Amino acid sequence: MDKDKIDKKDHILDVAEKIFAEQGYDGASTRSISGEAGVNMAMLNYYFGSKEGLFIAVFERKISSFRTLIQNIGNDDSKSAWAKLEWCIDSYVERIMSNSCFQKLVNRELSLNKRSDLTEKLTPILMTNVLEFKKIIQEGVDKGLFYEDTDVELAITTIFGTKNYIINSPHMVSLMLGYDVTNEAIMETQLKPRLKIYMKRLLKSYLVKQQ
Amino acid sequence: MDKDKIDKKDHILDVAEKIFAEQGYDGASTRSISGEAGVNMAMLNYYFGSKEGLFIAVFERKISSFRTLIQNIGNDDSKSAWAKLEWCIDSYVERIMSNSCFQKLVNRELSLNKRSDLTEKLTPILMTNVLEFKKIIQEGVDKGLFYEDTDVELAITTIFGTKNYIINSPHMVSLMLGYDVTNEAIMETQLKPRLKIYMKRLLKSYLVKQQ
DNA sequence: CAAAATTAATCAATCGTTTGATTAATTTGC
DNA sequence: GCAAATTAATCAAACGATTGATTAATTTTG
Repeated sequence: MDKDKIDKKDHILDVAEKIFAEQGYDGASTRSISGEAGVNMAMLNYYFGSKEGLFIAVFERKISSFRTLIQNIGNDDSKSAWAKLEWCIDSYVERIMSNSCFQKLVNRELSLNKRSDLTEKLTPILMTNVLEFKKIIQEGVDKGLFYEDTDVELAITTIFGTKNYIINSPHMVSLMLGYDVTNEAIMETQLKPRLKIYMKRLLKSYLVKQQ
Repeated sequence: MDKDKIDKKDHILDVAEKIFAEQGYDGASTRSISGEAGVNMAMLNYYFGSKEGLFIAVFERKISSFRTLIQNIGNDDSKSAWAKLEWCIDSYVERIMSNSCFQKLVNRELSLNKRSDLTEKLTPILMTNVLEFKKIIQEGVDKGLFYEDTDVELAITTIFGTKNYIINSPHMVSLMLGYDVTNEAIMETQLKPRLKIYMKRLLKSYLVKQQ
């Protein structure tokens, strides 16, 4: 069946994504990937052409699954800029924290600047989220809801930076918070709600004029 | 002379630090390091025992140079908690942004959890900075200067997260800010002052009660 | 049976490391 | 003080292991 083939490729991609995220591109060998996936090594090249092809494929799959998720709430005029921002923060925390394995992979790949072709492919994707936030914050500033001296761009680096720090340095963060943030249940019941509350209060006090 | 030997080892460490930061541990070959350093390959093993030994040595050197820089301003009672925090932000931005190459290396190494021995060695070092900030913020809360519902720990993840995001994703940040943040001059004249102002205003509005 | 999928075996290239030899510098013995 | 002995530094070459990739043979599938 065709289904089986797709399932198999998908299974390989699952394993590859995990191992790439854990060990990095160079650290992950095609043998370990094929071994963990339970397939012959040659199948990776048969399906994906090369190791780099497999790597790209991991990204393409996730990217296409992200594209459908990108919402455009910015043009909705029934909500205030702050209400939009609250919504974006909630959905962003919810969404990203559930893909931390892949996020880690993306961040590491961007910090190395090898594979500039991949960087160029990833940048516009990640930029859509950036621009989504930027549009909303800028709207708040323009309409006088947010402080005029707001540093819009750096405010965005704080949103992404705080999130990335938790994802990329879970060991440090776990020590700081006193519980294991890599634990799925804790992530869901403790970290996510706490992070949502925090991010909203942080940005509200920085941005919103009257409180 | 002994001086020459130390200089030579130091030169190798300089090159190794740069290449490790650029290409990652696995991506950096001993051949490329020795080649760029202009020394015979065998010298790396002669001096540092192994590739991993060289890697560790890069860290140890920087760590020991950091240790002397760690200030203890927390116990100074002549300044308010907010004044202390301002000072810490300024010096932290100043110091860290000038070592972005090494910082990148640290962050990537922590996101992979290989070499857990190195992680365990790095953690307490990085934690001293964390605890420095925590002590000050906690003091502000306890003395009623800062809001009672402050999330002290996540506030710290924001400080470090914002900084790391700029360091780890300079390509994205450059696109956002409209100038190349990896450029030394721009970093010094534009980014550093801007980041200091921003971080202080962000945390002031989140933390400090009367304004 | 033909096409696609899968396998084991093998490829050249590169990896980190080690070797034995050579040179330079330092210490020792008289 | 100066040859002899010892140590340290450096080198080219080669090591075995592992890498990603490919081949040719085999099995599965429709």
